[in-house]
Amino acid sequence: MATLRSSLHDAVANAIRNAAEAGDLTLAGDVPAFSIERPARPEHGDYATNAAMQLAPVARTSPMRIAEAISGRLALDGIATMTIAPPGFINFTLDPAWVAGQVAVILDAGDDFGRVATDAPAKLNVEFVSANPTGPLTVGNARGAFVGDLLSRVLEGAGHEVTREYYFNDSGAQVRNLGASVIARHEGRDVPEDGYHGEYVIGLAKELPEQAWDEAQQAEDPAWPIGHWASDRIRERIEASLAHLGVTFDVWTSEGSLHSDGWVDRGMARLRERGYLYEADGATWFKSSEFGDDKDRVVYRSNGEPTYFASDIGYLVEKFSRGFDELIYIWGADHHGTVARNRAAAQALGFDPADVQWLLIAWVRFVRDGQEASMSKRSGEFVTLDELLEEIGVDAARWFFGSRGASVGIDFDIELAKKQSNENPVYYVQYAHARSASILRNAAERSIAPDSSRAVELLRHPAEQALIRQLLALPDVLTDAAARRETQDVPRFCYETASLFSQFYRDCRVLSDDPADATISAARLALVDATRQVLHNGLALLGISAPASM
RNA sequence: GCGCCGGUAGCUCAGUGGAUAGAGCGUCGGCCUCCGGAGCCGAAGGUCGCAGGUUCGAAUCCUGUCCGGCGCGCCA
Repeated sequence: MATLRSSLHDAVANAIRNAAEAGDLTLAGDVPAFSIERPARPEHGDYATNAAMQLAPVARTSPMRIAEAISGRLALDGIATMTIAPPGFINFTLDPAWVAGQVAVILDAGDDFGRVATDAPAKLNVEFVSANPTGPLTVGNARGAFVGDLLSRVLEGAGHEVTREYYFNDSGAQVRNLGASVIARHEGRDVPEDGYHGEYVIGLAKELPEQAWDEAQQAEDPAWPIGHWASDRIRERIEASLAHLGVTFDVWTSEGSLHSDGWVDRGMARLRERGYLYEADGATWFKSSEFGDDKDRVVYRSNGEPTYFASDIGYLVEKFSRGFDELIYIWGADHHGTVARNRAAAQALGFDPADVQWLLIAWVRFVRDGQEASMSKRSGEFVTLDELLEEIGVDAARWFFGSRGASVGIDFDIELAKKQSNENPVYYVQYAHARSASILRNAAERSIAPDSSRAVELLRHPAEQALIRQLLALPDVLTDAAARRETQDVPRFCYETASLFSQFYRDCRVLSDDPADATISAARLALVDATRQVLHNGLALLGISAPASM
């Protein structure tokens, strides 16, 4: 489905071409990029373009004259008027009859309204959370979980095929460390200084089956098998916590499998063939500095063991082998130092660096009672994700993280969030949805059915028109959010839709006891239903429930 | 020292080349014979960290600078 804005963009581009062919415009170069936007002020129309200003340098005449030439050649269904405003904006106003007629289009599309059909759907891999299974997910992991999930939903809505992936480390020294901590608790001792001190370790020690314990005693170092056992249990719980947030993954990949399945070896062989590996100080190095990294990086230590970065390289090869067009990594801001070497590796392996993106999620400072809450798994001092959700709820948390840019640091005051959760904008949007559902229920009781067949002539009130124009923007909002890899446009759209619905509700009585109002009631009911649908679709993009009553 | 990300209203944050910079919360003032008041209308509140520059046009791009967070390992 072409979006309203893309149709306008095409129409303007055609008008420019026609004007040039007809001699109204003389272009000394290519047509520059121009935009179609929704102006902030109503007197500037429903949509506006800066095309004339952008063309001025290549057309060598004033933007106002260019705007005249373009608008004289422009024709598009649904546009009622075009006006030209200094210094050269062309403002478009939609035809009210056409607008009213779109209610039926929205209702026909149903759950698919807003979804964008892309000419070339991309196969995308989105890797996120990827917290090591050495302890429960903390509120610190929450942001990445929500951002990754929301982004995945938005990318799917924009017509792409998304694989959600979780990468976890099951072979590092931390696993042994975890095992040693569980053993200490099992034997009633204090955990080692550098071990894991959280309460959950005591729980694991209690759950440890006799059989696993006995088998581990046969091992050269029991901390390894016990560590693996504990790590598996923790991973299962992480999966359950995430499912509770509505976050699920298609693929779980372990670091160990990249080694055992030969991906690390394949990656290294490829780098060696291409001449990007060398030996020094007994270790094997990758020439990442040739691709803009600060310095070269070790891939095999002098003891022969591969580094974590070696796994990253193998993982790049493994991911692309699955046929993805693009890889998106969602990492914490503390990993920004490793982006350069990974980008270098992608390039050295022969992949197009434009096909791999790293989105860095800024830190969340969690504050409780005015003091920063410590978030260390080692010390055992942290707020778990499950605790956070008990306090503020999944919908409010999704809204909170989805409304903010991913690269902006956030102070999150848990007490404040609890206090404010009743005032949270998410409830305002859900309330609008519940109200629309309520009106539809009341109508059904009175045997009034939505009917959009006469909407074109009946839905002309400014509040009705403003609401429909808003509903029509959803596909464009989704397109922008997907292109920017930022989701915060979606909650804002939902809020504005709810606000315009409230104004419509105030100004336009839907249900009436007077039989003479039957046709207008039916038409307005169709608009209520279309609004309910759009709010439902918008909330679905955020993974937030759309209740029929509250 | 070098690198990455930030600095916008009292608070939390949108806005990354367009027209008079926005929202929520908070503050102040109005509005319920009516389909859900978790509402509606209005007001106060901003040198967009600072200084230069580019542009028809800068919160947005460039340079410098100040402040804050994070990172600079043969850890993961």
